[in-house]
Amino acid sequence: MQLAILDTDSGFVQVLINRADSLGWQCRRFEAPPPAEEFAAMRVNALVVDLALLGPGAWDYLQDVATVAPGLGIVVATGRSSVAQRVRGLRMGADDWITKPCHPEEALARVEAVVRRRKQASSRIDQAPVVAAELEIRADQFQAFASGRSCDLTRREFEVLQLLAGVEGKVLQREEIYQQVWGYSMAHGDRSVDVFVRKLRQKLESGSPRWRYIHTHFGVGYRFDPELREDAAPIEVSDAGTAPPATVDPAALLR
Amino acid sequence: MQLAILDTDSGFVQVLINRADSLGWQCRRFEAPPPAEEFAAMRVNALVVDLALLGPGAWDYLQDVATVAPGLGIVVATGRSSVAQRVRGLRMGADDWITKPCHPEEALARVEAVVRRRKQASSRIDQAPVVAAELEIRADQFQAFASGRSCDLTRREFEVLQLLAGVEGKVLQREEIYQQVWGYSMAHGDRSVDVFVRKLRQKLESGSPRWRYIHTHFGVGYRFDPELREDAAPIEVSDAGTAPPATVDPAALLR
DNA sequence: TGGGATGTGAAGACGATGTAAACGAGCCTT
DNA sequence: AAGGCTCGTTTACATCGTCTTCACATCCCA
Repeated sequence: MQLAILDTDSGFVQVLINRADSLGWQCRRFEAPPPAEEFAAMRVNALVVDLALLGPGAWDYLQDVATVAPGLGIVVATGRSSVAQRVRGLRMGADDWITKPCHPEEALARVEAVVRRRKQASSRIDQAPVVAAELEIRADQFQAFASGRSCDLTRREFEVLQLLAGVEGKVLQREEIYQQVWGYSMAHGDRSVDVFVRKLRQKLESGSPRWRYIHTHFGVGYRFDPELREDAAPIEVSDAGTAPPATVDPAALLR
Repeated sequence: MQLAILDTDSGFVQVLINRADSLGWQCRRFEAPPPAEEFAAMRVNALVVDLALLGPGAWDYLQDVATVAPGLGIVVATGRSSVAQRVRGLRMGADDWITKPCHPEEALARVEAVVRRRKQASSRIDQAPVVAAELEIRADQFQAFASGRSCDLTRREFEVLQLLAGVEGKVLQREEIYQQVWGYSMAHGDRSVDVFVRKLRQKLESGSPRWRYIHTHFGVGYRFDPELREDAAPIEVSDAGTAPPATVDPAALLR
């Protein structure tokens, strides 16, 4: 469990960190707001933030963080606050709102509830099937094997493959893939996902030429689904009384 | 948004329901705890519950519900409560804990936050495929299947179909369709919707010839409603290549 | 029967994707 | 510390599919 705390109230923060430490959580403390993207890059699970210290730009900042790091649990902790403020904060992307002073145990319990809620849903994604066609995906090795031979995937390549294979048959949008693997929102025009899919296809094909694993859904994203290639394998086939005009039927369902 | 409320505090409940109604949420009210499984069966998104009225078995009940309906957002609302109680409740599966009296707006904002976070990750997981006659519309694949075979719909085509099928039986005006799918207002004279309906009909018919799915309402718009074709072309005419535009007659029985 | 609405087909513009290569940051070896 | 490596990112260009638009045919309603 990784926790970020953005607050200048040293008393509150200290108590919180002590308690979190004893639970085995890792804490990172900020006294001034870092760029919103930083939370995403840090891979923390949750953020406890006192909006008061952010001043006038607090709402924008809150929204920024919630947008850039959609996987981040956000717990706002403030002194006095109005109902309208709390409603606004919760609508804007905060997952919980607590009022100081409060018992650190409760604060952490609420952080835990927020993170649990999120993990619960995403845990179903991570469970990858181990084998698909000639492919074997081994999470313990961060590697995929084609017919027993390693595909030499890099870490990112493996993560993309694991994600896609973990929801076999479902189309994942680039943005989803990026958020899951990279941990934060994709910048406009970023082609990283495409490039990694290409590398993946290349490596998978060289190890398992008879199968196609990753399919493109134009305008949407990619889908993992092992499919036997039917393409011209029999090259030297002499026509000699063969029935080559097999290419007629597909026209029926085409166009 | 479907909300269940388990509480006997009629004042609180009434205000909550009024506010929720005005947001367009559907509410279901309980004064006594139903079997935990019922919440799962009801397909509600969230449950607001006052533990006080559950008496001694409250904790067990809470845990039951959290276990049986893992997709349910649980917001506990009580009068006075101790830190230890709140911590226990949150650890046990509650997603949030609010103290009465509280502003209904805040209560609903918290419910919203809970459900939002939950949906975010699981949105694309539990989308039940929609089936209509020989058609199966799978949101997770951005694709429709006729008798198991993909119709090769493009993204826009799929979105139009999904929209129409989602309000099955209801006539949608072109302007409505355009705004929903394209996201902005249709320019005067734009025929895009018509063209897409045509492509859809074409692809659907080639995969499921015996059914008509999209009906035209002259001067109004389009309606999705699977209907068995009666013409059935009792023709012994061998199709001999592609059937010529024999699709003339069905127009007669249009509605 | 006429005029507007809708069906149908084709073609070009546009955006999305495939592909390859260059770049730079981090790491290991020397 | 310099050099060579791997990997991730970015850029550029080629290619391809899709969407829009237009023209014309056909149909419906007044």
